[in-house]
Amino acid sequence: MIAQNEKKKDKDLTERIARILKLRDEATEGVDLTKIEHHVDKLIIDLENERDLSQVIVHFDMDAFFANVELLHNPTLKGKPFSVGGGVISFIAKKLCPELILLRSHYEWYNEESNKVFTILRRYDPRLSAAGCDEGYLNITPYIQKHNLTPDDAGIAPNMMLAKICSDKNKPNGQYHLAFDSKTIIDFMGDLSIRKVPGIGRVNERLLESVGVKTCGDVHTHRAVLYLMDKQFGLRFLLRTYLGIASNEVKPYERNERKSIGAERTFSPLSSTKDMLDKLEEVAAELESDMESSGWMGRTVTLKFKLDTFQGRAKSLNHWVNKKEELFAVGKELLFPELPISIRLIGLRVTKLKDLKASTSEGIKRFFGPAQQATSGSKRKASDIDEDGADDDASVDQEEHDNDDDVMPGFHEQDEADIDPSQHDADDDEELQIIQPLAHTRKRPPNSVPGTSISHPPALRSRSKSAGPSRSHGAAIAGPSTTTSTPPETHTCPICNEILTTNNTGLNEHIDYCLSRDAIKQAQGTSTKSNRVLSSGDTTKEYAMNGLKRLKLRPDTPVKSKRKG
DNA sequence: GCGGATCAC
DNA sequence: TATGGTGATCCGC
Repeated sequence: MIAQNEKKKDKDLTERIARILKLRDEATEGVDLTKIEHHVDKLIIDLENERDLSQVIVHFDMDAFFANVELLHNPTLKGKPFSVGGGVISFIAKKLCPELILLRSHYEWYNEESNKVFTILRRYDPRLSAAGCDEGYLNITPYIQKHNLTPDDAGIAPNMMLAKICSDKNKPNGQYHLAFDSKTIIDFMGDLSIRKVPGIGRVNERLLESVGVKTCGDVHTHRAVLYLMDKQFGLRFLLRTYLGIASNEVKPYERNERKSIGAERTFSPLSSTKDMLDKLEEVAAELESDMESSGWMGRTVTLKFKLDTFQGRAKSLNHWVNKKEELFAVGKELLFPELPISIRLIGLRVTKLKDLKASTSEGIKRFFGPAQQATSGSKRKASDIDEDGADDDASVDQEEHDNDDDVMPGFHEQDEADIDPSQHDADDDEELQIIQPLAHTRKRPPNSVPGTSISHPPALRSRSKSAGPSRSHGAAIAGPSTTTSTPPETHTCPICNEILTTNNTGLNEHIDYCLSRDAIKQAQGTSTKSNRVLSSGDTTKEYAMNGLKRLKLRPDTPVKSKRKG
């Protein structure tokens, strides 16, 4: 069933690629590509002239964030292998490491700690732009000016895209310094996989690959074709990528940028109307509470659901709502016509928002010139001249007491409670090292497993494939990263139960194999529905399949078109 | 403007 | 290589 979905998507993609290739052939037929290349080269010169190397942008990213927060709340976990959140990964990990402690997640905690860290980081740039609860961007140009530092002392890269790619390069816990120099940057981008570029996902990667573009450097090689297929690929975006040019405007998320608010739930497939309505009601209730606490109202309600097999669809109406009863009612209205269905996800989303907090008062959008001015200042009411120069930063919570519900994108359990430990400038003693705050507390838990025979197979072993880092929130395993190869021993593969005489490395290789697609397929075949030898069969299948398929297209997006409106 | 799809964290 | 939840954007009607 899931595989079917995969197959369909795969087929769609294949067709799409075929269309692209056909288009390409038609477009290039009898065309003088050299001429086009010259033309594109002129475009490149224009873009190059737009390059701005004047800003120093840092991208920060906290390692194994969820796991480290859990550690903070329960120090006895230190040194023990544990994972956060359920899922296939945890499931497999538990097999590999039976003493693995499975924790459930505590989003409120993560949000809380995240706020603390962000508050500290804002001392380096009050414009901090969060990209989730554990990462974000800072423009530290004013900071390093003030402290007479050069980009070399602290800098990462001249724009957000590069900063992110660089922070990815030496993770965890490392920085990569990219010289602020056009040629260096272009060389750097040259053999970087296009997939690393924010905005290029699996689908776009495939589509680009079909016309020969695998690295950012390939964009230049194939510029003529990309020019001819601008509509499909977005030439400008790709050229900027090739050049390593991107936005360097770091600014906090503002309420008025919000476009929608919603809630959804996933569950094991349901087909009874009552069950579905229960879920719908639950979602409606949650949405109401979210809209209430964050102060939004909307005109369009969209129902979203996902079938067993294929990805869901959505519909909408034109009402004006924010109350649970209305949400639920509209939801039902939208659901009924679809009825006999079986779903595994249901959700409601409201768009065309109206900001109930857009207080006429002072929504004040301040613009930060040469910064320095922490968010405080400006609003320091004229009324009382502060004599207490000392703690002149009630800033953080004072400011927009009601506006502080900005939540990190992708997060929703907001909470303010920013204790602001900053007291003063903070700059004094510490340099930028603290930019990896939590990394400190973690230092890789020493792995002194209680007397187990097998030293923990390093959490899901070597990334045998692309060193692709990839997030690992849900299942952050703060285990040891020991790779000590032990002398040959006997192990039982946790996946297939085969007995192996090998060391850790060999075991890991075997497990890799076990998880590989072919093995999965085989397992699938041997385990008939009624009688699954290992329940892992199903899950694992899904797991492996996902990695290998899927795709579609659509890059043109200008990395980030900030703009409100 | 809608519904579907892709992407990101 | 996951999963799940939230949100944005873009494309083709």
